[in-house]
Amino acid sequence: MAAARAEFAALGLGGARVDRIAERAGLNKRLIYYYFENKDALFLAVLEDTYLDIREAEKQLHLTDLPPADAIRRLTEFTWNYYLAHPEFLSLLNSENLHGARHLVDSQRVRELNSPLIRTLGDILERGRADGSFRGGIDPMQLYISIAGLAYFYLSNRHTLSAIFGRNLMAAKARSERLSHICDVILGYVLRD
Amino acid sequence: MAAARAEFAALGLGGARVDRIAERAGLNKRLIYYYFENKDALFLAVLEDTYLDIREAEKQLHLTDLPPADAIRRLTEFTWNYYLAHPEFLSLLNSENLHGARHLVDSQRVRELNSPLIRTLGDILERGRADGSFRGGIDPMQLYISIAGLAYFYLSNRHTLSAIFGRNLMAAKARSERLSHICDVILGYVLRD
Amino acid sequence: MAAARAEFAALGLGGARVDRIAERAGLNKRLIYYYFENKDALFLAVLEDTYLDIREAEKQLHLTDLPPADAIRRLTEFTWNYYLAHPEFLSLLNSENLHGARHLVDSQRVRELNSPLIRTLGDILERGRADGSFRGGIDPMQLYISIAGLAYFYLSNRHTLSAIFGRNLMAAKARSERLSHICDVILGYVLRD
Amino acid sequence: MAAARAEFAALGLGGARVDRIAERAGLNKRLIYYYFENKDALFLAVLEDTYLDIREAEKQLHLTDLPPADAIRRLTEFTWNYYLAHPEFLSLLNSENLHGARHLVDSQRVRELNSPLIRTLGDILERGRADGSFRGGIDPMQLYISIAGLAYFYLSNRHTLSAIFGRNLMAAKARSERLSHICDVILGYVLRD
DNA sequence: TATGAATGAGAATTCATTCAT
DNA sequence: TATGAATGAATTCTCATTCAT
Repeated sequence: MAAARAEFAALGLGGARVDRIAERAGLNKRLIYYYFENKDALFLAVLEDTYLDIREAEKQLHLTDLPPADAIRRLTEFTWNYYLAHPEFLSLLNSENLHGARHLVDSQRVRELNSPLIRTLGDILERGRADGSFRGGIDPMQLYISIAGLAYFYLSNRHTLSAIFGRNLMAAKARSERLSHICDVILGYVLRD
Repeated sequence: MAAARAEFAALGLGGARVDRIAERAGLNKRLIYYYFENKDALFLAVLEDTYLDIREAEKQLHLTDLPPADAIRRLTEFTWNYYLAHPEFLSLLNSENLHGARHLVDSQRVRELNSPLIRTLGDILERGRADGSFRGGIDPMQLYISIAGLAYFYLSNRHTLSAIFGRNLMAAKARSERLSHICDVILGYVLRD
Repeated sequence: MAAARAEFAALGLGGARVDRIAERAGLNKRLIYYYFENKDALFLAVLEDTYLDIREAEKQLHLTDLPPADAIRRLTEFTWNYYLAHPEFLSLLNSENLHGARHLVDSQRVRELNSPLIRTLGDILERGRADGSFRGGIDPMQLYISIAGLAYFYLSNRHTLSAIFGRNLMAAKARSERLSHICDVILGYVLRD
Repeated sequence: MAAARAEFAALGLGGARVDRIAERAGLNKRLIYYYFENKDALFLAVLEDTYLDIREAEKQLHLTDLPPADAIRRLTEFTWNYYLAHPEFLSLLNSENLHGARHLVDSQRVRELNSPLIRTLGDILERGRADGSFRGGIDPMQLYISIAGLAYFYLSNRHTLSAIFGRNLMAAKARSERLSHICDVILGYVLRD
């Protein structure tokens, strides 16, 4: 499974080779077909697994125990750091989107995995609004997509951005500047002036 | 060229078929090899073409003629609308990033295309800071990446996000909410309180 | 064994899948190899079984107790009805012939099974000739092959014949016409004018 | 095409190997897929070709120029000799029937090929009935199936029949006996007593 | 500029069969 | 008697690319 994840992340669904996955995993190729119906089924399994991991990690943040602004900052930093540490997550999502999410659409499991997060974020926003620190009327899903997007785009498109701007976006300094920028943007948005 | 762009956007570099591009274009496959060295060269040509289009469109915005806040809003709205109208731009970039931007790295043309934009944005920020409406110390590249990222992630990942959240993110109402959210985030950030 | 018979009949020796036979039989695939050396041995066992069934049924006809013409008619009708009720018999024979009867050649059992039938038929023909109702000089094997062939070809090739002639050869009316035709042909042949 | 016909005839649709067909034909395997969509399409092409051949040969018999009884005998002898000389015709038909004639069902061409034959046979029967030599009420399709069946079964099942009866059915003497038997059966049926 | 034919390397997937228990 | 896991060798089909004209 780890072998498949690495292969799919590095080369996409189409570019991944079942042969190579078997080799990476030290298995006979035939065995993959013994456990998974086909390449697509394996890809879905990898996707589900990947989502499980990040949602599991998010749970460990215990956001409900923190003051609202701290919770938002923590989630923002976590998202950035998780994407940074798990570039395969970004690649896999891109692949799945290229294919119109046709694998995920049939996956009940993934849908269930994601609802608690939005609920938690909604609670935080509500707490912030109640204590007067946050502006009102923020849609938690929009906010989540923004937190994710600010990190995702920078990291997922780091190759083209680096090529275009002629700067190495992955240098330590550049990375910390980006995180700091993202926090400024997000907190500047949620906090009441 | 349009045929190639559509094919690459829909299926990625690996999934695209030279046969199909020829068919879409009403040409003989052999002719493609007459004009382009190989599939990768064709892909690069498509990428350059695509970048040319968006940079050309950005030029038409005449951002330097607008007050700073208006300029930022206009760029933000333009970016959203352009991505919305040209989903193939997003797909192509994702493909190129999956391949570590190995095509663009060798392209002098694309690098040249992009520098003016950042310079323009820097000017706007400076004007805003000078007239006291903007906060200081904003890196134009960071800001550009944020403007792009807030739109890009939502649209590029619309399939997985829709699957995960069980909401149709592309409904007219959802789209206008997103744009309005993005403007709030970006302007909330650049404007001095 | 029934599972194997159905599978081989439906898909031929080459098209049959050991996996599927095991599944149909509710057994573990490995168990098939416990009882049979390999796929070919299983196929031979099925063939022998199948021949046993038809020869057993033929014995129940008690042809020796009937007047010659009645015996011939009875055998003819039986053959038609048996083939009609057991299409897998026809399929299996076709498969075996495609393979040059290489399985049956080694089977002593099957040869023994078939001699009594020809002997019985010979006796009937002799009785018919003796009482003046049958023409003389009929080879019982030739006659048996003709009785079988007139039914076999129609039923075994029903799909292509239906496609070619654009008629449904398996409708109740068509079937009874065929049987009646076959009896006319066979009895027209054996009976002295 | 000849290579494919030989391979399909010898091994059936499932047993045939595209590799081997290419090799037999001295072609690159890829080229087969250039001209035919897939193995099934190739098989259909072979089938159509094969039917074309026999129907073409039948036309050369000029049955309409002969007296009715001679025409029937000639068709009967021709059928036997054609099957004898073209065992691949029998094999291909058996294969197609194993697959429920799923290839032919979609073939307009083959249907058109076969109607003239039945019409010709109907004319002969009518002529015979009119001149008093033939019995009335004979369905030309039934008769054709009988003529074919008497030859087909003997030849197509020669391997199992030889194995079962322990006689070599393909010896010259056995063959001429069979043809003579078939003519007796068919003419005994059509001729008025 | 244009094309139909050709190809080698490799892709996913299948299959009968065996191992270990 | 019973089974889940494992495998090597094929098999159909695909693809970017090139040849010959």
